Amino acid sequence: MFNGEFNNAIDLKGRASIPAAFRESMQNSTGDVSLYVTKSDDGLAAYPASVWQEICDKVNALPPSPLRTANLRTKIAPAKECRFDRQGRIQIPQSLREYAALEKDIVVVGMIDKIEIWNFQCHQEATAKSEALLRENEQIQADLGF
Amino acid sequence: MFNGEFNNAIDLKGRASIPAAFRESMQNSTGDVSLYVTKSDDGLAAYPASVWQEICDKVNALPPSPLRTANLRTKIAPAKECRFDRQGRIQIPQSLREYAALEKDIVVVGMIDKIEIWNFQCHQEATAKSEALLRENEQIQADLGF
DNA sequence: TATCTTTTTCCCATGTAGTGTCAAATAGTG
DNA sequence: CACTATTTGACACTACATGGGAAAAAGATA
Repeated sequence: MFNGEFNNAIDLKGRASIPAAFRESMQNSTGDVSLYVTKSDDGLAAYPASVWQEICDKVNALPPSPLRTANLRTKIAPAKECRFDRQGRIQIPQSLREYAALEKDIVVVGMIDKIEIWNFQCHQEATAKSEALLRENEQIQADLGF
Repeated sequence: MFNGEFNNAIDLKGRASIPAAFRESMQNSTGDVSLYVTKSDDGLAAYPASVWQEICDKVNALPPSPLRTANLRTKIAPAKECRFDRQGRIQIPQSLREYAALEKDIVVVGMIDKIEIWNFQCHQEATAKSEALLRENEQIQADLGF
């Protein structure tokens, strides 16, 4: 569904351009016209409406527990439905922009069934760390076929 | 019904801005024009009038017991009905403000059928703890679809 | 009860943030 | 190289959050 890495921008008012390819593939697969954006490890994650619905159902079905509460508090509650404007941008609310330190340069990454939105710098650092980890595990990488 | 996280303010007089989106969704669903605010684990919880009514009925229906008394004492008794002023704020009584240590920066969180009102700092700490818990359970998070 | 003080409520004013649209600029395609 | 699609910047306009002042209500003190 989603793949590719795009260096896009977010404007002064907090509108982030989402690659046309992503909008199209949503249109073609589920027909969703909005993304649910929420906090993720080191940035934001955006899910098509139908995918998000499934996640919510699963979290709701969890028995009352610290884990369920944690999911509600850090994932479900901060989530915001974002619709595309005519130029294919979504307005990302202030609280989420602050969380992910988004300003000006962002990276939008396709991750099969979800989209990641990163601060450009943070993405570079995370990528560098991942690359270092792979270098430490040459054998595994070879086994994987890389 | 309610979702999203908003970094708002409470002024010197104890007036807390409630996001317009929350007011609207109350208007659209039950038509309630006031919130019942009471103590909650780590802050305050606010319920639309109709939701609050149901809670009260259930607590009242409990057989006389320490649990019923505890609910009455810690949840029902401190509750205060708060109406919106023309700018969409509610006046939070001093006792509740003190309980939740509200001053200046607050976080208003939509939790489906209720609204949470936090001191900004407390919310950050609680969120950090929840995030740590989720990181310890990667497999479960993946199963949920995150 | 009368007076004073504090708290709450109402209303207006202001600055900031969000929304819709157009147009320029950039990147991608043949 | 020209053409098309996509992205981004700019602007005006609207909605929202928040601070202040004054009236009203509630509570305290004598």
